[in-house]
Formats: sequence, structure tokens, C-alpha cells
Amino acid sequence: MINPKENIKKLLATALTKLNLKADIIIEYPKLLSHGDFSTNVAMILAKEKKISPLNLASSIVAEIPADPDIAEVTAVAPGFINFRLSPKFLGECLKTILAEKEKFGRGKEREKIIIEYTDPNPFKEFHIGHLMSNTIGEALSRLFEWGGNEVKRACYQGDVGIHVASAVWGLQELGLPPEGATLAEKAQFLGRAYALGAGEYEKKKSEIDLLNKKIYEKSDPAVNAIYKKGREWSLQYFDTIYEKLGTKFDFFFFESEGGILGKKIVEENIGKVFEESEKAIIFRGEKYGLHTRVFVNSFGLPTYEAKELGLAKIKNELYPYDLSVIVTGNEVNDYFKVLLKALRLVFPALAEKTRHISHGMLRLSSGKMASRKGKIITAIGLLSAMKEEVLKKMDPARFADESEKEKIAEMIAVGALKFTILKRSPGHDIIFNIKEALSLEGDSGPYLQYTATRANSVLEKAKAIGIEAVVLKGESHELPRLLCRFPNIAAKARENLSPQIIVDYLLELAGSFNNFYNRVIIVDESVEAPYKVALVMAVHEVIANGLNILGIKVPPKM
RNA sequence: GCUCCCGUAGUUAAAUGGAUAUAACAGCGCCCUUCUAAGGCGCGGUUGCAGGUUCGAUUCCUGCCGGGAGUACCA
Repeated sequence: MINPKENIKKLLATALTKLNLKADIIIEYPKLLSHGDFSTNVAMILAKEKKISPLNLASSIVAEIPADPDIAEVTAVAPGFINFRLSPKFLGECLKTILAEKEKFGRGKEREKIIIEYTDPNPFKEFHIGHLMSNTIGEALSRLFEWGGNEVKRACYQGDVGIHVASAVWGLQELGLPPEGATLAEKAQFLGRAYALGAGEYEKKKSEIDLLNKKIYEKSDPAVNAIYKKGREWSLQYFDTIYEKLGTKFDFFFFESEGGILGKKIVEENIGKVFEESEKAIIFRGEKYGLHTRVFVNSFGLPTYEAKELGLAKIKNELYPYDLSVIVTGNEVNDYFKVLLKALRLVFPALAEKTRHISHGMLRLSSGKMASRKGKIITAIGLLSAMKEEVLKKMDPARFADESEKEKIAEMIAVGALKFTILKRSPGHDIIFNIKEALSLEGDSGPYLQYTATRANSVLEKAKAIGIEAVVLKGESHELPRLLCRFPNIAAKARENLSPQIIVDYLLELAGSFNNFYNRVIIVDESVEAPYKVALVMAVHEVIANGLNILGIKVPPKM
């Protein structure tokens, strides 16, 4: 199948050459499907330069566009758009392609090596809904890159040393260890309480906790080491159970304790060149570059996050020589990431060139910023089980073989609903998290898309039972095939913009169109149209499944 | 104080400088003897305010108002 977008670009270029015109051709989707399948504003751009009527120029260009079997109609419309309509022949071929390529339909042919760091929870602290955001976005981006044909390595960077850990260990010293026989989840919860206690007292007990921090780095106090080792182990084991639920498998786990040693060395080697000493600390003067000053090694001689990240960049590249390194974090660290990237650019220019920082918005509750140091947090697992409960209420037990199948599907739906809530926003903006709304499984939601897919699935099962096979008898320019054929270009666009939200928007439009069709038309019937209608449904099911796969959302067989 | 981000329907959000600003939720009214009603159909905007650039501004620029984040040893 020829990429229609590229084809149209070529046709336009031919026409422009004939008219002795030159321009960057941008092809976009018209706002309304009724306008056509593709459109360009190239005539309006050129008309501005030449100071002639855009609509007249558009008409002249249209007159020079060669006939093409894939294009049914080209029109010039006010104020100067040129609209293209795909031919039924092309749409028919496209449907055939979907049915032939199935779960590979829409994949790209890129060949980059990409490492993407995300989630980054801190041992000793709760895995909260903020980590869920990072995980969901990072996982979706990973899949998006993979969908493009790239080789992707997933990395998780965990802060196993630092003031937050010292605070938690201090809290454990106060509270004692959790009771024998506590479950992993209970232990994790206990650690969360210990951290909240330590963080809350930090102002008052600063010197104590700072000292503890130093001891943990140096592993100099056996009693502290023992507490630290246990807590770290519980946290990491607990995180593993969460990743399994979320469907993430990391290739690399990095720890601050590793990046710190190398990072500190790099910083020290560059004193005088990039960094300077000030008040017993080693700092980077960001003001020279319109940024602000940040401490890379503190006055205790311990590396801060900035130095650790510097070391990590090098470690990552040695382990896996990448073409692109993506780091996903919350946007509250945007400013210091700018400082960090500037410092990286001065120390390792080649690495900085290949590094991109992507931030997601902050997760906010109606009561304000979610602050784990105040203990006012919603854990990922807590939210997930609340959602699972809502899902179970809606499920009809008669549809499922047994409780375990029902449970399994309920979890797929709960995870899907959560991921969707995060991914439907365009990246970088804050999300006001309304628990009630997140629990709602109607309207634009993950379950809506999953439901649409299962609906399509049961139509297909019915057709199979009766013995109707999917056949693309013809092509037609109705909404559904036109939307379906957009998928490869939509996936490419989402990748270019690093924006899974583009996939979400598209899937909602496709699902809406299918559900409308489903309500209007009886698909499996005795008519001669039936094989074609079944083919359409099959293509819808395939494309929704492929799209949800990119988002990291599973498609339940029924619900 | 300074730097960055944001302000769109009652609410939450869409919209590479383009066509009639797009959805969902909440509200009202319809549609299950049909393949799953977690569905479908119908009914609403001074895009915070004031200027500017442009054939064209939610989008770019300036000022103001309002919200958030960062601003040297946390991340």
C-alpha cells in the first residue's frame, strides 16, 4: 500500500513545478471528514508571497495535479485550501492490507537505538499516582518508538540514597520495623509511614538526618546498614509486583548510588572548566547561560541529583550506545533539567546532543499538590483497587466462566481506565485528578475503547458461527474505511510529536464512528453485503487493538 | 523580586497560524423482540482583560489580572 500522504505530496510537487512554484508542502487532515481526506494550505502560503488571490492560485494548482488512481477528487475551496479525497479503490485496497497485516498494520521502518528512562520511583517511598503517570507515559512512548521499528531499552532510575532515604531510615529508627509476617504490601505501606514521619520532622531534626544520609552513603554504621538493606529490598520487591500489573518490563535498573560515584568524579575533574567551588560545595553557575546556579556536589562532598544524572548519562551510553536517550520526569524539575543539560553539553557534548527531556504535568488533587512528605498521598495500588471494585460492580457474572476470569478482566479494565485518563491529555500539562471522574467508566475512557473492541469481537464471533467470512468485495468512501486507513500516518505523527494523546484522539473518533455504525446497521445478516461488513468490523477490531497496544492498554476478549 | 508553565461551555479537556473552536462529564428528551445500553441520536461558547503582527490568532508579540512551579547544598 502506498502512503497516501506521501503520494499527495508528490502530486502537489509535480503541479507546483509545472507552475514554476516552490514551497514546503504540508499535508494535514481537514477539520471535518466532509472536507476530504487530506488538505494543504500551500496555495495560501504562496499567494501571500506572490500577492495574488489564494483561491485562484489553488484552482490553478488543482488544474495541474496529475490524475491518480488513489485519488478520487481534488478541489480548491475558499479561502484557498486544496482538498483531496481518496478513491474507493484505494480504500478497498487499504482494508485488504489491514486484514492481511493484522497486528503489524501501521508499523514503521525506523532503525534507531533508543533508551528511555521513566517511572523512577524512590525506594522507601510510596509508589504513588505520580509514578503511575511517568510509567504510563514512558511505557506508551516506548511502545510508540517500537511501533516505529526502533530498538527500545526501558530504564528505571531509582533514588536509593539521598535525604529522602535518610528521612525514611530515621523514621524506621523511631517506629521500629514492621511486625513479623507482614505482607509485602504492608511492609511497603509501613515504609511510606516511616518516610512521612522523617520528612515531617526534617526541619527540626536536620542535623540528625543529614548525618544519617552520610552514614548511608559511606555504609559506615552496621545498624543503619541493616535497616537500610531491609527497607531497600522490600521496596524493590514491591515495585516489581506493580510493574507486572502495569505491563512494564525494564531492561535496566539504575541506582543513584551508582551514578553518584561516577558523577562526582566527572564534576571534580571539571572544576575550573565547567564547575566551580563555592561555600564548600561544587556548583554550576547557570547565570552565564540565562539559567540559575545549582549545586552538583554538596558541602558534605556528596553528589546531588544533578551530578548523579551526569554520571548516569555516561553509564547508559556505555551499556547501550544509543541514538536517542529520553528521560521522562515530572515538569516540576524542568528548570533544573535545563541546567543539567547545559552542564552535560559542556562536559559531554555528543551525549547532550542525543538526550531529550520530556516532562509530564503534575498530578494534582482538588486539595492541592499531592505531597508525599505530608503523607497525603494516593498510592497507585490503592487507586487501582478502587477502580477494580467499580469495574466489578458493572460486570455481568453470567458472561464469565469463573471468578478468576472475571477478576483478570476487571484488572485489565481498571489498568486500562487509569492509563487512558493519563494519556488522553496532551503531554506536559498538569492533570487535575478527580477520583470520581477517574472511576467513571463512561464516555471518553479506556473502558469505552475496550468495550468497542469487545463489541466488534462478538460480532466477529457471531459471523464465524454462521460461517460468514470477511471479504473486501469493494471499496467505498464511507467514514469508517477512511478513518481506518489513517492509522499508519496517525502513529507516525504521534511518534514525531512524542504524543500518545494523538493516538487516543484518533481511537476515540474511530470508536465513535464504529459505534454509530453498529447502532444503525445489522452487520451479520443474510445480505450479500454481509462479508464486506464483517471485513469492516474485523479491520476496526484490528486497528483499535493495535492502537491500544501502543498505549499499553490490553484488549479483553469480553467484558 | 526574578525565571518558566498555564488561563477555552457549569466541569475536565482538544485544536503543526487556517475552514462553522472539537469532545467528554454533569442537565433535559428520545432509542434495547436486533451482533454486549460500559452504547447510539438530539439540545449550549465575547477562547481571562486590553492592545499589536497577519489575508487569517485559542495559537505569535507587549502590558495587565488570576493560578501553579522553580529560584545553592531534596528530587
